[in-house]
Amino acid sequence: MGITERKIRQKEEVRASILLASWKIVEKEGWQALSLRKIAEAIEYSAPVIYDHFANKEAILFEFTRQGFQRLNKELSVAKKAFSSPEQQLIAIADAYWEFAFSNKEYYQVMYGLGMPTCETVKQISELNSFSELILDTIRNLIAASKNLATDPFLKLHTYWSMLHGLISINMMGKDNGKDELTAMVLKDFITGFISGIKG
Amino acid sequence: MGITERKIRQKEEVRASILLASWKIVEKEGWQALSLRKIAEAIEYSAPVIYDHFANKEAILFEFTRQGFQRLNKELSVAKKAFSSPEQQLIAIADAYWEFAFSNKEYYQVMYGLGMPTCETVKQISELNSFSELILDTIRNLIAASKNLATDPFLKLHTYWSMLHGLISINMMGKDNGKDELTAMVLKDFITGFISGIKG
DNA sequence: TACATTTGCTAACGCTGTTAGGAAACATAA
DNA sequence: TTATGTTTCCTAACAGCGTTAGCAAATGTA
Repeated sequence: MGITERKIRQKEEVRASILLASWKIVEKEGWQALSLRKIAEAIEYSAPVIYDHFANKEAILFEFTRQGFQRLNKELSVAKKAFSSPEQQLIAIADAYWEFAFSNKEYYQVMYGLGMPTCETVKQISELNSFSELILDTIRNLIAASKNLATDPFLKLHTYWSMLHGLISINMMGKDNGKDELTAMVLKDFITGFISGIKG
Repeated sequence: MGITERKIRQKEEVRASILLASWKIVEKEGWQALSLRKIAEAIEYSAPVIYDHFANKEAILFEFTRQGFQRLNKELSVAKKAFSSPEQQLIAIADAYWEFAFSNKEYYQVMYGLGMPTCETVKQISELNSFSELILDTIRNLIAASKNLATDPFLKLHTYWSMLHGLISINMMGKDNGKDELTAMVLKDFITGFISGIKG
C-alpha cells in the first residue's frame, strides 16, 4: 500500500519547506529574526505543526549546523583533491575554509555560535569527525615527510583550526566586506608559519 | 544646594545595583537567563525603572563588554610589565589573555559574542584601542630587534589576536575545564612560532 | 457504515523587551 | 503654609516569543 509512503513523502515535503522558509528568513533578516510564527506563516501552516517535524526551535538551528558542516566538508574535500603535496593541500584547505565562511556567513554563524555553542551540541555533530579527519590526514602526511616524526598531529590540527576560526571570527565582527589585503596576508602568514613549523 | 548632588548619587547607586544584580544572575544562570524583570525583582524596583538608567537591555550588555575589556587590559598590562624582553612579554600576555578568558568566562562571552558582535558595537568600544596599543608596542619592539625591519606590526597584531581568540573559542565550546595539557601546548606552539616568525 | 487514527487548527500559558499614563513623593516659590 | 511644577516610580498593557493542551475535521481501515 503506497498510502503510508505518500504520507511520508508529504511529511518530508513539509519538513523541507520549513527548512527552506527558515533559510529565506535568515538570508533576508538574520538569525535573530527567525521565529516559529514567521516560519509558520511562510509555509502556510499554523505554528504548532512545526513540532510534528522538529522537537523545538533549537532542532531547526541544529539541522542547519549539520548542513553547514556537510557543505564545508565538501568544499574542503574538493580543495584538497586539487593538490597532491600536503603543503599545497593545507594552503588550499585554508583558502577554501575562508571562502566558505564569508560566502556562507549565515552558515558559519549558526555553526560556530550565536552565543557560543555548548558542549552538548558540539558532540552531536558527527560531521565534525569527517572535518577533523580530512585535515588530520594531510597533517600526518606533512609530518611523515618532516624532520620531526614525533610531532603530535592532533596538536597541529588544533592549532590549524584555531588559527582559521580565530582569524575569521575576528574579521567577521570587524567588517562585512570579506577578505581584504591585510587579512589575506595574515592568512598566508599563518599557513606558511604553520607549515614551516611542522617541517622543522 | 546638595540636593541635586544627592539625587545624582542615589541615581548612580541604583545604576550600580542594576549592574551588580545582573552580574549575580549571569554568574548563577548564564547570560541567556538575564531578563529585565529578573533584574527588577533583584533590585526591588519595577522593570521600567531600568530604562531610567539604560536605554535598553543591550546597553546593559554593552556596559559589561566595556568593563570586560577594561579588566582584560589591566591584567595584560600587569603581565607585560613583569618582563622586559618583547619575547617574554608576548608569552606573558598570551598566558594572561588565556587566564582571563577562562577565569572570566562570562566576561569573555559577552565581549566576543553571544551571537557575533556587530560592526557597530565593536567600533564603540574605545577600550579596544588600549588593547591594540598594548600589544602593538611589544610587537614593534620585537620587530625592531629582528632581521626584517619591514614587517608590518598591524599584520602581526592581527595574527596574534586571531590565534589567541581562535584557540580560546574553540576550547570554550569543546569543554569547560579550562586549560588542559594539549591546549597549553598549542598555545606554546603558537607563541613560539609567532615569535620566531618575526625574528626571521 | 462505524471506528480509529492522523492532521492541523485555535486558544492559551508564561515568558520576553518595551511603552503609556497616572499617582504619589518631592522640590520650589508665593 | 499652601500652591505649582517636577521628578520618581508604579501598574497595566502591547506585541512578540517558544511551547502545550485540547478539540474538530479529515482521512484511512474494517
